[in-house]
Amino acid sequence: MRYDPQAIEPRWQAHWEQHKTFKTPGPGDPGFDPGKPKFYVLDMFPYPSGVGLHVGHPLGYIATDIFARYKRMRGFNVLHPMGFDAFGLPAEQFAVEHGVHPAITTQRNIDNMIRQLKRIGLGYDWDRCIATTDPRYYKWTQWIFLQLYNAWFDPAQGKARPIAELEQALASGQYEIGPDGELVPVDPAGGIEPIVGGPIGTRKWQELTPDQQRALLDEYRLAYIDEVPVNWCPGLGTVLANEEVTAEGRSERGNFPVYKRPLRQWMLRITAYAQRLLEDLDLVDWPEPIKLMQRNWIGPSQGAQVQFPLAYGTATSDQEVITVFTTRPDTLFGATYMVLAPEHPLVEAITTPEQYHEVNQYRQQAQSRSDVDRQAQAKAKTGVFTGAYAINPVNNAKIPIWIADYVLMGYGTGAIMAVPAHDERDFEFAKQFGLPIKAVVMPPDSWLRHQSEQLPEEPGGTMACELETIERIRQRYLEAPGSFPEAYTGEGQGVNSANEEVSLNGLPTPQAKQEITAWLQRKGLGRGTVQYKLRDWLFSRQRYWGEPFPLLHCPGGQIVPVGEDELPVELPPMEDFRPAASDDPDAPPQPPLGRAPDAWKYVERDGQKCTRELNTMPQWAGSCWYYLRFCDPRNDERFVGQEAERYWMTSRKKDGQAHAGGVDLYVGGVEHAVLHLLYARFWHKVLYDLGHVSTPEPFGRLFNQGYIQAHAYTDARGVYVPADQVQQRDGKFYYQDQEVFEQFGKMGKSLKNAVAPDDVIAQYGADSLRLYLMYLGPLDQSKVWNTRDIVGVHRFLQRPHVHFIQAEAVG
RNA sequence: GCGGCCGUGGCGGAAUUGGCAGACGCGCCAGGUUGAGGGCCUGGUGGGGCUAAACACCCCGUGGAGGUUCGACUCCUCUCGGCCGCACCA
Repeated sequence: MRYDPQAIEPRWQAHWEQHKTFKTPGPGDPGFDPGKPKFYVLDMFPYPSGVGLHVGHPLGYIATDIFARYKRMRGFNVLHPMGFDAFGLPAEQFAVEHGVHPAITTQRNIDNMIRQLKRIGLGYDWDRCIATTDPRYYKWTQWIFLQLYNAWFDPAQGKARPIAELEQALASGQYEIGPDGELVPVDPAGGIEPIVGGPIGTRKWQELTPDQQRALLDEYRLAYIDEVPVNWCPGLGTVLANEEVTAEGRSERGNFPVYKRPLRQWMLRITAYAQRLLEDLDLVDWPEPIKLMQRNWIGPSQGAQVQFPLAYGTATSDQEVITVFTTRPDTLFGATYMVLAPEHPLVEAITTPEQYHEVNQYRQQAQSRSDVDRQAQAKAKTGVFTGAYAINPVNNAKIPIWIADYVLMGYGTGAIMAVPAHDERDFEFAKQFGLPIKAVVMPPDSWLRHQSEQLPEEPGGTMACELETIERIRQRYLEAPGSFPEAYTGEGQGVNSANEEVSLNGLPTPQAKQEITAWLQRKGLGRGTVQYKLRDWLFSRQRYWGEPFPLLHCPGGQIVPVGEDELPVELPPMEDFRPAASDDPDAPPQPPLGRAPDAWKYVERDGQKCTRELNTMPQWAGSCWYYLRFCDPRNDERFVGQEAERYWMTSRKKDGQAHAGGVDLYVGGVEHAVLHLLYARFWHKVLYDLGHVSTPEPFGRLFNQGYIQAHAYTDARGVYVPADQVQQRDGKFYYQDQEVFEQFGKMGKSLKNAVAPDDVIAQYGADSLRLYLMYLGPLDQSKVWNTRDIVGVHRFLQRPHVHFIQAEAVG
């Protein structure tokens, strides 16, 4: 009998639908069998786009579907859900373009994609379907935000704790407060390490005014407001994430200019978790390249913080030191000048009147330049002398302080000690501005020889070079390292590095680092630290189509969280939800919610008229915890029921040991290797610390499906031509003697609609699509899916305009 | 620039303690089969040499060059090419 997909597939799909064939019982549900082991297979849920699914979606979804079915047949109770990540700018933009409210277009898109997914015949439990835009869902996104807001990170315990516990500890005198708001434990035996240099003038909690107390607590919350440089796009009326800004410094959408500008924004203190996010990668079964990408993103560097006192005469009223971070404390004796980032807060205070004008001009120029510009001009070092001097603490040398934009405010302390002999950037800068270069590490002979060969010949003649002994080269290096073509940045033996108390001379670099760090620590001048590249997470957007913050701004600048019983804070219905666009880079951001009805915007609290927070959360928010909601998607009492969470999110490995992560298999594209996966891990760890979830990690095993790459050709009009009739000559491509152009890209970019799953299904049936995608390549070496037994799929490759050449698994 | 992944037939891809390279499949070729529309069955299929043809036999072959080894797709060094991530991170 012939297989007629048009007749057979809809019939069965209707049967599955009616009988809820794929319904998965959880704890407490009828039909739940507690004796069955559980298995949680999760897809990265899609964004409900107006064009529907592209072939990249079924590629991954079919793979997990097969795996879920396999596990089911092996006797597991398999959770295999699907939902929609539906907030975000594209939906808003789509809505603006079509003049329809995003809630309507989003729902329409979701319905369409559900139709397509059902048509493929995927075995999802549709009763568990969720959308991040559903108030019943984002009620709990807001609730989790409040958990973050009401928590602080206790470095002594290395975990988040309720902010009330900090308040209690302060009130009971466990901590006093340092000049910069740092917590100084009263009992030095336990708790937080005091700041470098020891406490100066600490205050007690009771000595603070209520406003100061509140401000202090706010500084420790995991969600806090800060003034940070952001990508401000007045043309779109919103701040943008770095990913939404093109290499040319314009917005990806609309191509408007983007400016770096400090704005008061909500931030999440992900940096507090840097170490744990790094260490716990060892607990999960993920592809090594992905772990590596996360490690690089977090970017730990071993080094030391060192304090440089300002030289006599330039000291300011309250600041006497500049703190720097360095990975090479062993080169401290070679620090011949310092550089501050142009935005560094100390610049204002230390700049001498003579230099003021020049410094100011440079700062303004640096501010107007975008990051991209700064990078584009990276080759040429620029900078200005402040007129001020600092003292190198190891040898009391008076060294000049400069500002330059090659020092970034966002990394370390925003200030560096410059060791031109042993750092490429400092070397270049010193040469450009004629600053002294002092060698304090002796490079190996091979390096010296190689470098001296590249030197211009001395007037003495060529023979001198050949006869030059290694001793002579060494001598020359000590006298004038600046005459060598490059800085020596490797390891070597310390030279020229001694004072009355400590000597690094003759020590190899690793020992020298230890020695000098210990000395600095003894003298209270510094200490060893680990510096991370990871920055705190910019969490607010000036958009309409996102989760509103559950916060009120009350008179006197006080921020009051909305009560849990008042959640969700629903988005107000609005006619005009467009962002406020402007041509003026200095125009203040005007979140669309600013135009919301007064009845929504203003809230009475304790007899005061308070204003709701008008920003919304970024698109990442909803996807940070959706895997938890799938365990118990209709619960209106908790973000996830405790029993359901424990059942689905606690995994056992084969050896019976508890697994670090609850989702047993998570499949999706590499494009989420860093941000989504890092953000979700961060939220999960906070929830873990606060006792709301049972595992330290959300995703035990991760698999990246890789990209489908499509190879197609178009003629000059952009019309596709048959790929198999294209000929290549002299690096160009021809079809019927007309030159054609190669279109090569990932699905999801230019070719994402070249093959719509709908078309394939309409023509050949869902069954074919599954075979077809499997034909493209196995996702894994697993025996569950392989290409061996698939027959007859080649027909699909004969589709006239596109020819897929590969789909490969990453890792 | 730094870091990572990867180069095997016309194609997708097999081949791990280093042991018959190209499993399995697609495509192609030959033959068979009343077989209606996503056909089915059998055989062949890396390149070259020898041969009228076949059997058999020989040589070469995993991007390139070298090395280790009785033996290398596999290990080492260098090199070329592709893909990905980061990028003035002190």
